[in-house]
Amino acid sequence: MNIKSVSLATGLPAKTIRYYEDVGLVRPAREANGYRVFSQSDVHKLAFLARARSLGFPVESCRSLLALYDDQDRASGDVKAIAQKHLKEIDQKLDELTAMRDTLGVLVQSCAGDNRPDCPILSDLAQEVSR
Amino acid sequence: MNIKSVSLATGLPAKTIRYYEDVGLVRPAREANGYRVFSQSDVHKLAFLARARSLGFPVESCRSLLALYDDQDRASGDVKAIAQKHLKEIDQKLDELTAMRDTLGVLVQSCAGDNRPDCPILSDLAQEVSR
DNA sequence: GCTTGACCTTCTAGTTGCTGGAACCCTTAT
DNA sequence: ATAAGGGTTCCAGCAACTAGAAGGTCAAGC
Repeated sequence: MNIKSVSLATGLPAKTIRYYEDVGLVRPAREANGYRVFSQSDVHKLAFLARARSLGFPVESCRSLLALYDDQDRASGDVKAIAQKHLKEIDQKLDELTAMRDTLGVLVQSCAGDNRPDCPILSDLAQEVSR
Repeated sequence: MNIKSVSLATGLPAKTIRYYEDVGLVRPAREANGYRVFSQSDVHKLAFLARARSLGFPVESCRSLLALYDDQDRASGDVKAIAQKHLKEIDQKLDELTAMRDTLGVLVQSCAGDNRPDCPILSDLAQEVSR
């Protein structure tokens, strides 16, 4: 399988697949002409990566997850630890974003959005007290 | 005021303040020895930036917001448009993260997290159907 | 006068995870 | 012969800083 087919099969851009090879997540073989050849196992790994990335796992965590997947003697606790850490980070991000959303939502609501210069959004940013 | 005092006053790291100068968001004067001198107006701008950044506005939006703040003839509609665009992006991010959180939460729940290799998290990532 | 320590300066490079583009090679069909 | 549609490498850039190196400045204390 060449890179284009793998791209279609996994939904990953060819550039991204090359990048994953660069950072050592996959090691496709090469044809005589230098073209990459992907085995079924390579494709499977890339699909794994695509799924893990879509759940927001950092690339380095993906590397660990892939290693655990390959290791028949793994402990599921190690996998769970990685996932929990990631979950915690997502929750933190969600909290931050929710706080931003709330503040911003109120500000946007309170702004007339017309031709006049008066603007509660700017007043907030400039930390002008009361209105 | 030198950079350290401004850092303390605004909560922005000195490095960040220098970076904001680099990209033209502030233009502090210089003393004879080359040290930056920040006026009250500079400090105010930096506080504005700190607040805007804390609400997640991209630096380029901060630049626009600052320009609008300085412009007495602004239309609040222009400010509101920037804020609404940002709000929309936050909402999108929130949706993505919430979806991740939901999936990941279920997976983490269902993983025993013990010494055995069996792991629904990995099964999901490997797209093995039905656990 | 000299040293120490806390400031300040600039510059380069690294972070994350790709993505765009240039320059060039290979293969097949017309 | 050439054009289309693959493939390759390598370099640069994105956002918004941050770390670190190398070095200048200044006030205080001995």
